[in-house]
Amino acid sequence: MEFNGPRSASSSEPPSPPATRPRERADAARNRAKVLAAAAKLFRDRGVDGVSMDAVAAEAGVGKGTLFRRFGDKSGLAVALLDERERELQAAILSGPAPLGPGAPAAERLAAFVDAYLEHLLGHLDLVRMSETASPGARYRIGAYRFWCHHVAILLTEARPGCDAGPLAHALLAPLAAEHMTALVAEYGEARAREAVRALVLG
Amino acid sequence: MEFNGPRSASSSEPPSPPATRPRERADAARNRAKVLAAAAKLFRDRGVDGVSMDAVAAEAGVGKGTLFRRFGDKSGLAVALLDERERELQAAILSGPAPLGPGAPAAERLAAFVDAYLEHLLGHLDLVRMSETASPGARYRIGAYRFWCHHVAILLTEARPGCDAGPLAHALLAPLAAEHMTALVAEYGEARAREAVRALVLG
DNA sequence: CACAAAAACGGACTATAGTCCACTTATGGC
DNA sequence: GCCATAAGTGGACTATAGTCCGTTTTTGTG
Repeated sequence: MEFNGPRSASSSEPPSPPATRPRERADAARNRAKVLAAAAKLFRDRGVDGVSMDAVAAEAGVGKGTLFRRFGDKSGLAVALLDERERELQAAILSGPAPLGPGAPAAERLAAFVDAYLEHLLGHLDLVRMSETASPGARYRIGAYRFWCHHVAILLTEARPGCDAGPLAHALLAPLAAEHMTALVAEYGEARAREAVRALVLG
Repeated sequence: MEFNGPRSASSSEPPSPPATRPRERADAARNRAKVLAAAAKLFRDRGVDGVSMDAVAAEAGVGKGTLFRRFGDKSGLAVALLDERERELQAAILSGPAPLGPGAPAAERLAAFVDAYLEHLLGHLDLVRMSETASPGARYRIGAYRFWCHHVAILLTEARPGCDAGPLAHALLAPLAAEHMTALVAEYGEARAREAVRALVLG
């Protein structure tokens, strides 16, 4: 990924505690907003495929270099657009009500996570697919993926003591990959796709 | 995929039973062989990534158009190179000795399949990855994938009567995707990656 | 305010997958 | 052997992701 500017993408941010990094320049912030707005509009109008990075740059009125400097690559742009929703889900996991949040037994939390993630995924399938497949191996480098993976590994350690939680968490998440769900939904529809994945993951 | 010439790619073929299709032209066969040899050589020398289709065409001494007409796209070239080994595995499944072949209980056949497929996959990880990721959704269109999927679905129907075998078979195969195994192996090594996938699939 | 360093900008440039089509060549019927 | 025709060929062309670097803008410091 490798962003340059400060991390937090979306909206507001607490008045910057004693300044960790230099703080984002005004023109940079302006352009980031322009790009995100332009990308959202184009994706809405023409669908996620069928929008080139050139088109986004043109619509935003910035140069290509700016676009790539800010978002790294196509996958990074998708990640930025998804950022806000994913933060919500992450917050619910870390400190929301059980069973998605802390407090319920691990097996129930896992089930709640799968359901919540499927909901999120099916709501933004194209965008997530773009974020995961724009460059090879992108999926496994995205911050959000690391988060889901870590969360599932912790639950597995609790639910199945003695299992090799790290790689098992990856394997459990594999059927939730956007490309896989896209194929599954296309062939069987949302309902059956959802159930099959739940059945496998919750075993 | 959409090949033009007759299906069977590799080596020998029974003297063509009463000619279904016109039969492949001599120059076409010659060029196919040249391309496959060139691709195998380049992949061996420089690794699967870092070889462009232009490079393959140049090494084979054919034009780009020929290359794409014959193999469709990069994914198709990889499929052709894997063809022979995959036929072996398919033959073993259809008519080899149990438990991989017919005769054993479904659960055992499933375990045998996963082990055999992992063996095949880990032996050709880069090439399979290229065949699955060269174009979006390629994995789910490859003939070999349809075969594995169908096989697993049949076994699931027998092993877990009443389950929705079609989509469940897809979900079971998801952790066996080349891109996923590549990430898993890079992070945990072959042994742990293998075990985690077995544990999930045979759960 | 003026200025220097740092950061950001933008568009020309490269690399590569995949398309198109005017031209060449093999093949099977006569 | 000759020819009509279907099949095959090759390379110029397009589209698109991503890089590079000389120029411009911001910022904060004296």
